[in-house]
Amino acid sequence: MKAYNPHEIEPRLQLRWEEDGLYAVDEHSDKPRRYVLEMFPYPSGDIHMGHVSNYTYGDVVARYSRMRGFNVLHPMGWDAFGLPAENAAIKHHSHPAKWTYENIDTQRASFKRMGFSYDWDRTVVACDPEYYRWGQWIFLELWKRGLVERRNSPVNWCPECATVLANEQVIEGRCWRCHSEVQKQDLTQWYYKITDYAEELLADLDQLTGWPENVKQQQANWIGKSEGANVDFELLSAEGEPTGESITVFTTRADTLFGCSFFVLAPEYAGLHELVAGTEHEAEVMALVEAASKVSAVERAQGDHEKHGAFTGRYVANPVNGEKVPVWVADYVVADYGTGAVMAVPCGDQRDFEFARKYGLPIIPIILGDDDPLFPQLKDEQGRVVTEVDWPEAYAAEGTLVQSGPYTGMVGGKHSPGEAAIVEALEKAGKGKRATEYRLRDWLISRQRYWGNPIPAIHCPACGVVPVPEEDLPVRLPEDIDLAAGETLATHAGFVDTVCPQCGGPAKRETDTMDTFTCSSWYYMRYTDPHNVHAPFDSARANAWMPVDQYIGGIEHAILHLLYSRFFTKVLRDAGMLDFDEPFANLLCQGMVLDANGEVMSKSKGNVVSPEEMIAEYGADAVRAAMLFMGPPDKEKLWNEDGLAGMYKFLNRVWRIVFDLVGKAGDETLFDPEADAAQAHDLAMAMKRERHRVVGKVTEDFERNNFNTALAAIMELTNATAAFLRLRPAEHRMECKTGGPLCREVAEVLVKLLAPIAPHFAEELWQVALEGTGSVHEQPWPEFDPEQAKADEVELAVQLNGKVKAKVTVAADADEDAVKAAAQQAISGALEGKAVRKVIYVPGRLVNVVAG
RNA sequence: GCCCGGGUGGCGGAAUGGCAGACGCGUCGGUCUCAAAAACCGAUAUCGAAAGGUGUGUGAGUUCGAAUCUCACCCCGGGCACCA
Repeated sequence: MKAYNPHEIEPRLQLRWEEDGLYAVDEHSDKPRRYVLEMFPYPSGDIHMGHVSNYTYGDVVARYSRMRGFNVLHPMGWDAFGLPAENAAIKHHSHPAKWTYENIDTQRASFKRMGFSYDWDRTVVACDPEYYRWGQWIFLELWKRGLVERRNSPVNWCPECATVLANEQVIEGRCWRCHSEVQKQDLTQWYYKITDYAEELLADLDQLTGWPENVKQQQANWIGKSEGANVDFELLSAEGEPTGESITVFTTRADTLFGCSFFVLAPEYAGLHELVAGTEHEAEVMALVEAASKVSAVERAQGDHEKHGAFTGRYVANPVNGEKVPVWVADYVVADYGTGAVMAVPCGDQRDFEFARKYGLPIIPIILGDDDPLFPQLKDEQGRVVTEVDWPEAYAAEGTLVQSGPYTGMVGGKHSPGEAAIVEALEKAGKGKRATEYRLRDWLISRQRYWGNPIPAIHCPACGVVPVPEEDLPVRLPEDIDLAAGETLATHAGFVDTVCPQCGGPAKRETDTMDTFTCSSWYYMRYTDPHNVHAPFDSARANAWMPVDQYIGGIEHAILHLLYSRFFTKVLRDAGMLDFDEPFANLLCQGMVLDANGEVMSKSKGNVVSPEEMIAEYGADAVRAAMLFMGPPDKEKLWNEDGLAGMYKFLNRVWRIVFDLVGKAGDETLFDPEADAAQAHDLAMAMKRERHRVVGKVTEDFERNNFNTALAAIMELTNATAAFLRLRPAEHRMECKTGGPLCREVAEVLVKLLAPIAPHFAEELWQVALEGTGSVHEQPWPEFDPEQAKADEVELAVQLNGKVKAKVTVAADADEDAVKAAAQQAISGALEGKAVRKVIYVPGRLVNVVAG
């Protein structure tokens, strides 16, 4: 028997598999298809343990699926545009492409060294013009469909990255990439109108039964649907006379309109200056506007929310009772949600309450909880309105409406009868309308950076902004650019100067590039048809492969990438290119790989574990298996090398056992010359049962991505096999020597079960120990018979009043009465003097005798 | 504040109404060896000499039976957050 040597086996088999094209997809196969995909990596350098974990999960699913008879698409590519490449280029006076492609080469080599079964012929690289060309094509398609907009509005600007960011890329007021404080600026930028799909993006989460609940929850939160009403408040003149103009607010609590004691505009509210221009209030209001604009996003996100406001001197009329309501401006109103104006009801909203207290505005109680001490006083209309209450905070829950005219006594709250009644009345009076608002904002896709996909648009002094004609795609990034010298697309004359495709006059190219997330929003579609030169992909091919059957990636993309991809899928479906609604049928979000102390691995902490070093010591198969065994894939994993060493020992053990089972272990085999034949027979039978039980268990576990327990079950089969081999007497030893059927069968099962996990190890055993034909990775998955997993006899626990008191062994097919009698016999001592009231029998498990 | 996870030996974890701690790591003891390593065997929740207790964050409840279901509370992690 040769020794297990991963360092010799692994590179040799990797080369062989590649030469044989073992993982190339056959488009013409009539097998059922399965699309297994891991999120493509950013080529930031060499791979880290997080990559090892993510891509190992995917490889196990892909290899298992092939053995189950599927035609598997399992591709790999790179999300290759982005800022780190540009920064590296500036630092080293080179070009981002150089850094990017070098890193891609490094990562590709590492992936190959891990033995991942990709079809390398389908590789997609986002910065390749043959790919980004179609990203531009999709941009034009969205433009045609009215989903591209260029508009001026306050945007998030990262000074460090020198570019604007999408809403989703601002985390607690900071840039998602460099963590700098984000600034608000008014800029004209390009948007994808993802809000047009807000309702469907929310509603279709229900279809995603194969997604983790927390990811769906996060997306639902982010979309943030609120149902309420738009209510018009008529603006009064400075003298208090009706003007005929009105200001609309969005509210989910129209039921509280009688408690509206003031009205608030956001500092950025469009018509604000007009209202105060030339009045005594102008200075104070504009000072507040100025101060609000200086508050950074970080302060907004983390501050103590001290509210500031100023009175505008103007009033509006409350549409339900005509009351004159003062109009304030305050920094707690969000400008780009709803209408940028709110009606303030301090008794029912904590923010309004705090503001009212600070500025001495009235708090009118109009909704009370049933146990509120004010209740007896306010229960019936008293003819007077109480405005002085001594509450510690607002009452935001459901309650009974009081002091609310005809609605007094009704139940108020979100989606309450009171709310419905008031909205209905407002609609009849033409003063309000049902409305739905979403927290989701449009996707700002333009970036002021070089290393991205150029936006295919041209600015013509005569024709305005015009799309680049489809036949002129791609708009290529110029290669002769000196980023280190401060050159940008905007200063690159050869890029900027062009002619207008409409009038032929001189024009300028758009110099912004697209957010890198536009590249990752459709790459999985390109994999189905990666070499297409006429379209981003062929619809028939995409529809045949998609949706992705199993998608695997990090939880950090719960909102960004996954939401954008769902949006793209729906748009391209509406464009007639796809016939499904959702891109990813099943999603596995892997947990982070941390160090042994539960700390995030980072260069600054010096606790980074290098996959290369681990492979160099134990081989890729042991690294893969150790990662899988560490715990459930969606939980955090604490990497420790002892587990890896243990896995290496386990592989060595299986190696010897498999050779031994087929009689090739040589004379060093252990066996007991004095073993008892009957005992050896029992162990052989136990091994046979385990062979069936474990195949069943591993199959079930792989179907549910429970890789850790699958491996534990394989270890159990290994243990049963080792027990048999150790105690076998001479004749069983001969059975192995002559390739006896049971030993041979168990050896094959072990090798096949391990094939998805430790592919090189299994392949070498398949070919050398088992002398199998072809590759183990093309073998069918082992069958199992649940009947053969059953033992003749079972041991049952016997409980007295729920406590285990004894064990009995009975025939598996013994009848219930006999089992119950045997059980009572077994605990007769403890039963003494007690009356048996009830006996519960759970076949195969226990008997519980209830007595007292 | 709102929403979502989670709390089990020395450690990673298993068990989703039926014998808690599978499987592995670690530790201890043994075989082999001049010795060590490797390999192999055995032990390993806890109190107790044993019999027998106790034990899945805390407290209550449902049930013949609860880590698992229900309610309340404590703690840890994640997401969103002045979104009306």
